[in-house]
This record gives sequence, C-alpha cells and structure tokens, in this order.
Amino acid sequence: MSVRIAIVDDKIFLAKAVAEKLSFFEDFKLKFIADHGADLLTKLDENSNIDLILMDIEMPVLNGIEATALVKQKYPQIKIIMLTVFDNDEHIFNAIKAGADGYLLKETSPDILEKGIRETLSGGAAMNPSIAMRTLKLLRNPESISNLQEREEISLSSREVEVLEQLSKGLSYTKIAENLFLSPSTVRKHIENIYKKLQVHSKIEAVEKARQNNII
Amino acid sequence: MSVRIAIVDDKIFLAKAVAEKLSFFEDFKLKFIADHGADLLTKLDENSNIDLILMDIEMPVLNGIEATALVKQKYPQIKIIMLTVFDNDEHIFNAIKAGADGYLLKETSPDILEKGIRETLSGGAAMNPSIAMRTLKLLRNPESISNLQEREEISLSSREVEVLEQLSKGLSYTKIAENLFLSPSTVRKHIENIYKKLQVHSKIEAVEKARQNNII
DNA sequence: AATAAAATAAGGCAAATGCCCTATTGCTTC
DNA sequence: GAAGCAATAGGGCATTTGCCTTATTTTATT
Repeated sequence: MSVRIAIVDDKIFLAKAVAEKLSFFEDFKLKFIADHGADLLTKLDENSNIDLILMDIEMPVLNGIEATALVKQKYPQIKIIMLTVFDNDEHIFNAIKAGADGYLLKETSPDILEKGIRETLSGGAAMNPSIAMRTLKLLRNPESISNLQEREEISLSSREVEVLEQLSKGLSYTKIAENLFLSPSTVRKHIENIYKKLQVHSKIEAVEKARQNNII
Repeated sequence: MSVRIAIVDDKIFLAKAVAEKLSFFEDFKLKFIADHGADLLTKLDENSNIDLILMDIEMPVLNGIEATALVKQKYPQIKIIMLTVFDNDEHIFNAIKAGADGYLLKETSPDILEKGIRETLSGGAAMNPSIAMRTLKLLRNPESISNLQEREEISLSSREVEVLEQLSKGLSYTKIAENLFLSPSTVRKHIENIYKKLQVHSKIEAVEKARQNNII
C-alpha cells in the first residue's frame, strides 16, 4: 500500500528538498506540490485522493494555518503535518487548534520525517522533542494560551446565544421552543439568523464556531 | 560524559527489564532502583547527583505523579520521564501538570528509550506518538480536562472514531461517505452504532460526548 | 477450521433540518 | 416620524437524519 503525499510550500527550493527526502522511500508517492493554501484547495477539489499533506506555514494568499483548518473541515480524513522553519508558540498552538496532526521542523532528517509520516498515518502525532516540550508547557499553563490568539468580533443577540446554548445540548427546534416559550417558527428563524452571522450551515458547525469564539 | 539514571518501580521484574534496555548504551549509568516514590526521595536526599529518573506511575506509598511533583519541587534540574504501561488521559495530564519531561510506554524499544533520554537531557520532551496525539487533543479541547476523573470507558472502533471526526466538522452522511470511500448506508450504520455506544440520539450529542471524553 | 466481531451495504419511513418566502409588533436611533 | 432592527410567527419544500430490518464480506480470535 502506497502513501499519497502532497507538499504545500511557496519556496520551490524548500519543497524540492522535502520531495528529495520522501524519494528515499518507495511507497511514498508525491502526488503534487501546491504553491500555497488556495492552490492546495483547488487541487484537492479536483482530486482529494491524498493521505497526507506536508504543509508550510508562511505562505502568500492562504497561509498554512488557515489552509489546515479548511482542509480538515472539508476532508477530515487527510492527515496534515506542519513542516516549517519556525517553532514559536503561537504558530504551534494555532496549528494544533486548526487540526494539525503533527509539527516538524524543515531541517528534519529523511529518517525522522518518514517515521513521523508513518506514525501519523497510524493515528499518532508527529512532533519533534522541542515542539513536544512546548505543547507540554502550553498544557501546564492554560493562561498563556489566551494571550496567543485574537478572535474576530461576532455579535449575537442574547436571545440568539440562548438558542445556541440549547442547540449545543442537542435539542430539537420544538424542544427549544418549549424551553424558551417560543413558537418553533421563531426558533427556526433565530437559528437561520445565527447561521448567517456565523456563516455556517448546520447545528454542529454553529456550535463548533461558537465554542471557538467563546460564545458558549 | 555519562548520564546518571535512576529507575523507580515497585515491580522488580519490570524495573530489571528497563535496566536491561539501558545497558546497551555505555554512557548510561544506572545509579539505583527505588521501590516507590518515598524510597526515591530518601535515596535522593542521600545523593541527588542524578540526571534523569525513569518513573513508573502505579506504585504504593507514593505514586509516580506525586513523586514527580515533589522531586521537581526539590530538584528541578532532574529530568523525569514517566514510563508506564497505561496511557489514559488522566495519567498523562496529571504527569504533565506534575512537571514530567516526557511520557513513554514500558513496551518502548531500547532505541526509542535511548533517543527519548538524550532528547530530554537536551531540553526536549520524550513522547511516543499516541501520547503526543492525546496531548494535542487535550490542548484543542480544554473542556475535556475538567472531567478526566469521572470518565466512563467508551470503546469505539477506529472506523467509528474516523466517522465521528467527520461528523464533528458538520459533514453530511453523503460527504462522509465520499471522503472515506464508503457507501452512505455504511456511514449511517456506523453512526447508528456510535449512537448506541455513546447512548445519544443526534450528531451534536455524539460530538459533545466524544469531546468530553477526548475521543476527538 | 470454527466462531465471533467489524465492516460493509441497502431499503423503508417518519421526523427533523436548512432554507426560502411573507408578515406583525415593539424598541431604538437618527 | 421614519428607518432599522430584533423578536415574534407561519407556510412550503427538498434534503437529511434517526431508527428499523436484513444480509454479505472481512478480519480477528480461538
């Protein structure tokens, strides 16, 4: 069984270097190199038959963090390993939040990269030790996390928040209507408005987004 | 430069097995084996000239988590790698909080153990990939940390977890089927089984419960 | 080799959801 | 006092979901 891999990096030279490392292992098939996040999404729309993506962070058009979130949203089965020269906390934490399955540095040897890829495909996380140490520190010290991220302003009315909270418990429109003494139609309307504000199209997405933004 | 190592484990047989693994590397000097946490502290009080401790978790008198916290309090320069047969979230999280520098499983090969020790001594963290993945999930999902104690044991198959991950992104049965190259019927069946195992009746409830249990 | 457990697949059906439309009421804000 | 907005409410409709049944194939486990 071969492993279908994509590389995303705007620095062609660096992408080539990674490809070179992969070439040592015959079951690793490099399917394509994308220039940036947007290019990756286009290519995946044509053919999403990919097992794993090696993703740079600093890229024009759509950076590696945003691209990771979008790919994981649409194709959650595809594993993503961040492959970057930088290892600062903000990048690491944001990559993890976006759903990355691993985080390695570009200077990684072919050997380590290979092990990381195989371990990721079997459900583990690939991390080099210095990054593992940083994640441990983030876990130990949750306050540090709040300073890392700034979030977009989303303004839901208090009624909408109330409905959203009920939604998040898995209640149906009618149950929510009963609980809040509203007509089901009204609840539906509120939910429609919530979806528009959050730019989502289902209960689950709404709840996810609300959680990400500390609304519920 | 040699590396001075201590082993803490009440199961003498297992401690011997670890010692055996260390013996392959000549610069690794096993200074002593302690029976449990209290024994370790006594021995360190006599002589704290130790670089690194390989610590079991389940032990009488003073367990590995408590011992780690105490050792780190008194001798912060000593590195500690947890070496245990169990890898549940509560242990992992508590060990990290206590200040452990790494977390490996007892079945680890001499090779991996050696690398883990060397990496830990140079400031990194030793983790096997499945544990790294668990820490990532804990980081993504801070809520799950609060209810580590009263977790019921839920066993989903890897296929079911895969489906659940896709569900959590808000994808429909058909999209999930496309992504995983399954028939929508199969996806529906998996979801039915997931609901039964989690004792829930909707996507949202399933995702909530899975998050609480650090499954996704 | 035999048995059990997972994974696969399909059909049916009522209920729920997501999205479109319109409409009234009350409260701000300019 | 007009315009805008939030909250309320209802109808319609295609799609999705949740739950039931049945059945074959694969993969462990003994």
